[in-house]
Amino acid sequence: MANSPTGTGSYRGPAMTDVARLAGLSHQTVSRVINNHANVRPTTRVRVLAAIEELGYRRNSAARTLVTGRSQTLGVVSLNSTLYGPASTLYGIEQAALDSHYFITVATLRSTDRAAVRQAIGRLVDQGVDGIVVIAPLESVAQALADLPAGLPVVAVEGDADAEIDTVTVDQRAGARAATQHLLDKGHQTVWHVAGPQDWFEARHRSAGWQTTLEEAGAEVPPPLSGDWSPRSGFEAGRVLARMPDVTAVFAANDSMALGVLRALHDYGRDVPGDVSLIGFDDLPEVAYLTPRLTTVRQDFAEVGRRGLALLVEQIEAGVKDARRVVVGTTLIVRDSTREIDRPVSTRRRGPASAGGQ
Amino acid sequence: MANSPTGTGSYRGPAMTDVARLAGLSHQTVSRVINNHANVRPTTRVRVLAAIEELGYRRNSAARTLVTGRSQTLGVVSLNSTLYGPASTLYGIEQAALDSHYFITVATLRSTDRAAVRQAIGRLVDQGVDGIVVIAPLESVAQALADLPAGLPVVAVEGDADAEIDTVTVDQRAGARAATQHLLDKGHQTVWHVAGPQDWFEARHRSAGWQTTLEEAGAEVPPPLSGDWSPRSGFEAGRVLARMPDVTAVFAANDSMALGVLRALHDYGRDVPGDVSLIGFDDLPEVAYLTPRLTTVRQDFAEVGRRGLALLVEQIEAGVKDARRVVVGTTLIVRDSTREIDRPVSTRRRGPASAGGQ
DNA sequence: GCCCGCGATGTTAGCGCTAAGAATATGGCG
DNA sequence: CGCCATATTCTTAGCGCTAACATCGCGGGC
Repeated sequence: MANSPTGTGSYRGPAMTDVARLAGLSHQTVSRVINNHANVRPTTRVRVLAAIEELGYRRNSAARTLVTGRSQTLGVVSLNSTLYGPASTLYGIEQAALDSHYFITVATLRSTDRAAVRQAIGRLVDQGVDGIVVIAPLESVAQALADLPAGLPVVAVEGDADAEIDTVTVDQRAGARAATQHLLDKGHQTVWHVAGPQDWFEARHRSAGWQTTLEEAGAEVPPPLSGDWSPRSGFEAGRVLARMPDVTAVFAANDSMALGVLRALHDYGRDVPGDVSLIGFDDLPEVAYLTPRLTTVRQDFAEVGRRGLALLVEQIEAGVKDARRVVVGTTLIVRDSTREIDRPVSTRRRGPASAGGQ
Repeated sequence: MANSPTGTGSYRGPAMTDVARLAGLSHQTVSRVINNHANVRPTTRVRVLAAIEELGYRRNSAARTLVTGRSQTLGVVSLNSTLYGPASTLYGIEQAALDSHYFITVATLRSTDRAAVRQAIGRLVDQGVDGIVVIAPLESVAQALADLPAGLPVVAVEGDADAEIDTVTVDQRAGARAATQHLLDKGHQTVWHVAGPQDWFEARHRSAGWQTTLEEAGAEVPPPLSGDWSPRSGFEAGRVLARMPDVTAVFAANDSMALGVLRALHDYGRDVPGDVSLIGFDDLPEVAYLTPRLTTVRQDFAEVGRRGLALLVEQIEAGVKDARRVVVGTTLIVRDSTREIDRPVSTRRRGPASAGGQ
């Protein structure tokens, strides 16, 4: 046995030739067995397998990559894997990668500027990935996808559906419409909006969905308040809203901000849903247990990740490359934070100055 | 089937010899420049750099790995990167890896049994990682670390501090003690506990910290209720607690469960903190905006990840390997969900609590 | 001035693997 | 029994890089 652990990591295990020697064959035959090639006599296969087993042989992937030009590794560029969305998406990607026999290398962005994105992609390319999934929910990240190394399979996820590459997005607009319409259906004159940071596509699309729904219903479009996804920013926005007596319905662009809004409304003595109906977005596991249980729009991040990876693998293995788009839907989850407006007609009539009839 | 050498993937960029030819030098000199070796004339260096630039040359990492035996890639075995803890830890690991010029390959576990862990590690080893960080908060995952490929640098994180390998843990016991003591200091006779799943180290240690604190204070140790980290399980436990009038203080093993407990208490008309004081663990970004703002114990997951990676890199680069342990502390964050007990238990009456307010 | 010493560069040998084609067995048939 | 087709195995070339050693040129010590 040449198996002497040196201890300092620079130990190299048995190579294919070692297996071949033990089995009394050439290394090429060993390779054939490992790669399931045809034309290997059953008895030979068994001999090779036994030798592999005995030596504890494992194929050296660097050598394989060097000659095949394929690393079986995919890169993922992610903004900040702590947020619920990106983390869940990453999870979906990983699961799908496992099924497709690919490894996942993650490159987390330090900042969101174009240079940082290019650098991250560069790192991934240097490492030899076969393709990249970019979680690109930000304008700036998506823009950096304009100039990519030619011939590099790339899929953008949670990004802009207008890009020139394969894309998987969630139908934010439809989700926002459903949320807004839900509130309108409950008899609210209009719906106020706590928007997410507008350099995020999700935020923009949710805002747009909210606005068009209002417009189509002939409802007044109040000025949106701006947040940064954090509960704190929702709280700030909520403090403003709480002081405006004519606010009866609020659509927060995500659950975390909704939580902050809820808190602020409570602080000002405005009951949810008694005085104000509130709806969020995301369906964080926690919000079903808030008081009141939060009505929200669920989006399946993991599915986005899975679909994104599927697209990428297709690109790599079948050579498809034609800016396909996959859109994943949302589900309105109605809970206790939204309610029919049940106050006297006077409120309806008088509402905000110059409220248009519906 | 899909061997279209047209464009995708199979394109190979310029190699070192191409650069050398353009610069009128040998490939070895190019290698010297790239690896910052000494004894290269400045003018030569410039020439090489220019040639690299012109050709857009990028070093082939597979070839480099093949010859050096180092992939500059580290593996991370993670349970489920959707949970706040693991996700944050992963983030810390990634950030630290970036600083140390390593790549991170993630292997997410499908199930938590020993076989799955070994398989994940095997995959990582096959891929040629230089070392592995295992996020091992579960008994079963930690056990699988007993039989590792010899000579493979490994660090366990969020696991058992008794293992024979380098370990980074959070001082769960101290955190739980602080939480329990905080409640005791507020005058509560004893503290009830909603425990996490006991196959998690964190859960066990928190339970142990809670219990010993109670014992040392001479307080009664009520039977702990069991949860599974989810808000739902906290809710179930809360429903039990809510019906017991003598419960005045509850320590939930994490914030999500605390949220469920809070909800259940509310449903039964028990005010927090008026009737019951409640404390959680983790300090999720959201809980500072609950009503009431949740008192909790903060743990710095990202720091755990960073420290874990640092240990691993040391193992790899300096050959250290002696079961070191790093323990990261916790911080008690006192907010509004805990309060002095201000009424004798015996004379207290149940009822909808509208006395609290602010 | 000759050779030594040393800085700067070139040459050679693999790392472990796969792909191609060569070489050798095996078997059926005239 | 010889011959060819086919099945099976072996040999030969690299993939692109780094490490080790070889080579070259130049200035200084004597």
